[in-house]
Amino acid sequence: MAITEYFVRYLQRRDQLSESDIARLRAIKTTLVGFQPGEVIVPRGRMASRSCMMLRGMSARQHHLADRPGERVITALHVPGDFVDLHGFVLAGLEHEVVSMGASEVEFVEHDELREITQNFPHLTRLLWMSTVIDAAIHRQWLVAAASLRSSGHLAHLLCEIYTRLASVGAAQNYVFTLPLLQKELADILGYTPIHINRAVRDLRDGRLIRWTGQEVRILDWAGLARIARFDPQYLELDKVKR
Amino acid sequence: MAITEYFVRYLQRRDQLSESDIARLRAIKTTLVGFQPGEVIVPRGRMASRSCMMLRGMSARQHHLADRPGERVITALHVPGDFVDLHGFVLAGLEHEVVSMGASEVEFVEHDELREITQNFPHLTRLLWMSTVIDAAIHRQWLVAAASLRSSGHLAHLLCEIYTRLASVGAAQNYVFTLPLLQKELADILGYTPIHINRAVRDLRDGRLIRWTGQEVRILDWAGLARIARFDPQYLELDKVKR
DNA sequence: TATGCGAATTGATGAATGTTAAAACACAGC
DNA sequence: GCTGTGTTTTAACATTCATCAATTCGCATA
Repeated sequence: MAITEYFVRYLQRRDQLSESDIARLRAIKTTLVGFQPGEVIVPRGRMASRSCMMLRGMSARQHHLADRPGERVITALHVPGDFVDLHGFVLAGLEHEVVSMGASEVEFVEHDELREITQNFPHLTRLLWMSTVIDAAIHRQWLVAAASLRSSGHLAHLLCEIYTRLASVGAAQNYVFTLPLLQKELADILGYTPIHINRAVRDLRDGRLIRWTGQEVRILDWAGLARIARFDPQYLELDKVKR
Repeated sequence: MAITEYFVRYLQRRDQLSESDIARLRAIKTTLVGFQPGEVIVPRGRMASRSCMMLRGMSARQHHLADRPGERVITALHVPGDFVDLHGFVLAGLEHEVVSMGASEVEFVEHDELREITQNFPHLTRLLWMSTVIDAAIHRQWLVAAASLRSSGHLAHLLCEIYTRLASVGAAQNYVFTLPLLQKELADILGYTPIHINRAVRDLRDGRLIRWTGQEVRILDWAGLARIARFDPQYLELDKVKR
């Protein structure tokens, strides 16, 4: 199969792609695989021979705590269009694992093909590189949020970011999106207990900022939510710039 | 000037460099600049035309909070051998700024030269890419620490990491190192108040884990410090692997 | 030696978050 | 319709961390 159009859109939001760049992207051969909730998509440890990008649903990077079996910390969420583990292409092995949040579909790309691209398509290479550096910028923003926001603002920041990322590739609109996460999983992402996540959700509801039924989140007051989250999408690099 | 040997060591710790790779690295032209404590090394916003690497001292990525002037969050620390803002090479502009922690010296490299490398040295390009991806792995580890450790363990984690990174390029040994940071600055890094940092420092001292006089930190009990920090250096990718 | 200033330290109190327990709710299978 | 299971929600209490205030320390310099 060919790569998902989501990833092409991800790049086109950020730079002008030449005809040959697009042709090379579309020529990438991929293998489509579906995953059940909680299934491991990329195992930790060993050096991989392929990387994957999200097609449908979400996935997360999860770290296990050596001395506290059963506990985990989630350090990243991935949505359609994300090239999830390009990291594995340049690292010796991941110190964490990528798991499916809810049911998901993923496309795998062989490293051999990526290596060929790094040898013959310097501009595309810089764009792949860019996508890993944007992931790092997202990590930094999560660090800022963790250090400077209280729980409801912190949760609001996550919701603003997820909606913005989904909308940027056309996977959400009108301030409504599907969030395939339990409160327990939000707790693992934001570093709180599930009980406290529940309090934060209630605060946002009581403030008429969101409506949240089942997996459907509806943002009622974007400006208000962004304000308490101190959300500024600049770090997502959504501007079309020559790179 | 030529690039610092620290950066060559940074790469050689992690991969075998060919003769031509090393020759190309050593041929990179750099401009050495010294900075006073707190001085801005890389401003935020505009697209830069050069990137820098640490030669002496430390620098930090600092984010300002829009609605709280004077406050900042630090999301990364850089030590000798770090290629600090390769990010700026593939991003449209930084959403934060890089400042000097204490006095420091930095070497600037023109982006034109990096671009030439990405066109003719694919292996070196992957290694540069790798260094930005290791920065991302460090961000993730900071997220794990923030989410799962209490203040003294969190501080211990930072000390373990800084020592390991300094020692890996030969800038520290025997569990002693210089930390050019005030407690106020540690507070901005770890997301606590300076008062709370002080209590965390006292806890580590009382536990006979460290001695800390002025800017000199001496780790008295590495195993104990690493245990409460849950520190495992795997994420720093210090193994020599074919990449 | 005396003075001043920024940093480190300590104390007291309040707010945010964690912990434990239990109740309410949703939904699948019987 | 009933039961069982997992998630969400609420409540009561404990711990961690923030805030405000003051004191001590280190060090430069008058």
